[in-house]
This record gives sequence, C-alpha cells and structure tokens, in this order.
Amino acid sequence: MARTQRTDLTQRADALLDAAAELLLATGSRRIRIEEVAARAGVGKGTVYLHWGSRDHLLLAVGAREAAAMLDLVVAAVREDPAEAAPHRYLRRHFLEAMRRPVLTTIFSADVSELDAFARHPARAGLRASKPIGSRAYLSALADHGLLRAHTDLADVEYGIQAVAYGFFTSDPLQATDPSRSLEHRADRLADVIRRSFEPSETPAPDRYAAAAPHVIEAFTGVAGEYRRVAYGTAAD
Amino acid sequence: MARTQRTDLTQRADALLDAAAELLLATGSRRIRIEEVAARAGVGKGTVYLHWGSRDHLLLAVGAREAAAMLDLVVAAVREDPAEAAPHRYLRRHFLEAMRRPVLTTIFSADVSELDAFARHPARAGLRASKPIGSRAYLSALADHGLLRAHTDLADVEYGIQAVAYGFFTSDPLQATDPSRSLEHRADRLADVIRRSFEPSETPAPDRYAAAAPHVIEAFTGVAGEYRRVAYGTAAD
DNA sequence: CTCATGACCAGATGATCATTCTAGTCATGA
DNA sequence: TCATGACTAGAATGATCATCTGGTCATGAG
Repeated sequence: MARTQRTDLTQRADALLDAAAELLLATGSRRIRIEEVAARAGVGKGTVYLHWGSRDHLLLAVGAREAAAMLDLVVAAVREDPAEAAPHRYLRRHFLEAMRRPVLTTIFSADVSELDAFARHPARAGLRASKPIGSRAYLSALADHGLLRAHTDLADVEYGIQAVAYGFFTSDPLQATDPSRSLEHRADRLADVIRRSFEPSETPAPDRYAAAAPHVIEAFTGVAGEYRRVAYGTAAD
Repeated sequence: MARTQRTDLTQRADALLDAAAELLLATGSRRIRIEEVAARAGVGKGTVYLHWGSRDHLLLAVGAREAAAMLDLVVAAVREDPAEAAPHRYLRRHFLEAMRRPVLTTIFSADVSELDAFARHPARAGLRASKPIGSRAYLSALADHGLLRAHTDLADVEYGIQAVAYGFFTSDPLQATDPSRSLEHRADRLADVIRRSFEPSETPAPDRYAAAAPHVIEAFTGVAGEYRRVAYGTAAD
C-alpha cells in the first residue's frame, strides 16, 4: 500500500510538473501562477505545497526532472556502448539533448532574452551549477582508468570542461546562428574541443571504457538521483 | 595647424573618455550623466556631442578605447616575439589583460551582477561582438602559414575559439573563484584548451611565426584602428 | 567664419500612493 | 490522514505627478 501511495504521489507530482512545464513554455516562468498549475493538474492549490515548499522549488523541480531524464539517457547510452562514457561523447549527447528540450533551452536563454530574474536563481543555480556537468566522481572514474590526459589535475579538468561547456551552451544563441551550421555540427565542434583538450591523444582501447563504465554509470546515476530528489522531494524547500 | 587641431581634439576626447571611465567605475554606467562627464573634463555639455553622436556612443567609446589599447599590447608583443601570434598565446594575454582592466571587467560582468541594461547593448554589442577576438584576417594569416590544425574549416575555428573564449571569460566570475586558482592559472587553462584544440600537434618552427607575424600584426592593427575609430570618431553615431 | 557653450525642451526616469494580484497558510471537512 | 480553497500579508502593477537628463540649437567668443 505504501508502494501504491508512492506511485500516486509521483504521478500527481508529474502531472503538476507537466502543467508547470506547459505554462513555462507558453507564458514564461514569470507568469506561472501556482493556482493555474494546480488547476491544470486537477488538484487544489494547497496540494502543490504538499510536494514543494515554494514556488521557486517547483520551478527548480521542472528543470531538475528534465535534467534527470537527460542523465538517464546518458546512462542508457553508456550501458549500450561503454565508449559513450568519454567526455566528448557524453557532452556531445548532453549538448544535443539539452538544445532539443524546449524547457531547458527556455531556462538557459532566460537571462539572455527574457528578463525573468526569477527563472534564473532557482532553476539555473541548481541546474547548471558546475558540479553536474563535470561531476567529480565521473572524472575520477575516467582518470582511474587512464581515460583523461595524464598528469593533469582533476580540478583543472573540471574547471576547463566547465568553462568550455558553458561557452558552447551559452554563446550558441549569441553567435550568428548560421543555419548551415546545424545543431549536430556545433555539437561536433564542442566534442572536438573536449576530446583534444582533456582526453588522451591516442584513442584508448575499448576495454578501458568497459572497465570504467560501471563507475561512470554509478556516478551519473547518483547525480540523476539527486536531481530526482529535487524534482519530487516532498515539501521542505 | 590641422595637425595641432587634431591633437587637441584627441586630447579633449581622451579627457572626456577618462572622465566617463572614472564615472563608470564609480557609479556604474547607468548613472553616468553627460553633463558630469563634460564638467569633469572641464568643457561644456554640447562639446561632448561634437565628439560622439549619443550617450550610447560615448559609452561604447570607453570600451573601444580600452580594447584598442589591449590590441596595441598584443601587437607590440608579436613584434617582439612572433611566436606570440599563436592563438593560445594571444588569448592568454587577452584574457589576462581584460581581467586586469576594471573598465572591461565591469562591462563584462554587467549583465551578470548589475542590471545595467544600457551598458549591455552599446558596449557589449561592439566589444565582444564575435569578430574581434577571432578576427577572420588573423585566422587566415595563421592558416596560410600552417599555424592552425590542418584540414579544419576556418569558420569552424572561428566558432570554436569564440565559444571557448566566451566560456572562459564569462564563466570565470561564476565558477567558485577558488583563490588558489590564480588569474594566471586560469589563463593557462584557457591557453591549453586553445592550443590543443586549434593548433598543430607539433609545435611549429619559429620561422613560421616570423613569416606570419607581419600579416597578424596587420590584422590586429586593422582591428585596433576600427576600435579607435569608434572611440574617437567625430560625432555621427 | 569656426567652434564651444549652456539655456531650453521633450521625453525618460523616479517617487508616491492606490489598487490588484498571488504565494503561502491553515481551519475545515471528506 | 490528507486535500482543499477561503483568507491574509505583502509583492507586483498602475496611475499621477514631480524631477531629471539626453540632445538641440541660437548665441556669442575668438
């Protein structure tokens, strides 16, 4: 029964998150009213506060659920092909996935175009807040199996990947988006920079990736779990 | 006599730009009043409009003069050591110089911290507007002398350098600025990424740089000239 | 005649108060 | 025990008026 309860709660949370995401895309985060979110999900306003402690928390949850879903895809991809754990492959996928998800692009471009100051703090702070993308556990796993350049400080790699990824993600809407430069093409450029900058010059043997894969999967699963905790975490902002 | 005139005008322009820069640092671009700028430079308000067509143009000029000065340094450095023309050396210098100039860091971080929407459009639009940093002429000169990776599309290099530089420049204030990570250290990380991503894997012979240097100098001098034209351009916004 | 000036004006900006809206609470009832 | 929506405090919005400031240009100095 507790199980059924849990499922019910998750379903209701998802319905609310769906409604919030819908409104986010339709009107921008600024205009999302809790009452309307609740109405769209067919519940009372107070019910929203049984799930998330505040409006900001709900908005953050929308982004967090999306992020968790993305990480699930990454994990699945690594399961299928361990070589997908390489930073350039992972970030390529990450870039493409993020750019294709309206909710995430909306959040990302929020401070560039919109002036939704609100959308910034909650969603961004948690979403792209350094750690996830470069996740230390992930990098450690790679380093342990010789999948990063030798003699490089992990903190430096983390800083560098962070800066590069941030640059490609955010400069993208700014640069004259030559339509001939497809999303895939831009993702390839990002992957190229990451690979050349942080990975070994000779392509590592496949078995190295196979050996590292479990740890990478564990790292990403952990991060995904954190996201999901934020997304569904019952109240207590 | 025309020469003396010109000098006088330039001196007066500099005095006005100095005053504007001072006020920019002291109060933020928002609060700069033309009348006060003029007063500080010891001239009448109308005189400002003999130099720049509008308030925005004046603000832009402040940034442009700074940018021109930076490029002068780059040119001087390349003159002294042609190897300084390499993208990773150039951008390293660019990064350090920009980060050390209060006027530029103020402009750069304007949209992150301050909400000076005004400072954005004029200054940023012209300042970091893609072209300068990656300057096509510069890249062509390098490519002609085999100083970029072979078989890479120039447009791709431009896009990539742009994105990477943007990432390091703007993510810098965001990332937890670990004080142990000195400015130089961060500049080195940027240089490393640029070198590995866009330059030949084996360090080119010095004479290659010597051969390319004149063209590089010409390219940068040209860009510096454009900046200066914006900075001192008599009226006609 | 050339160039600098500051009084002047229109529109932007800010301050003040009244009004509406909405996040978050909680007493009530299913 | 859990969901609800009427309720409240405080924030957002709007309306009004006063002040400020960018930009112009007639005037006068050199």
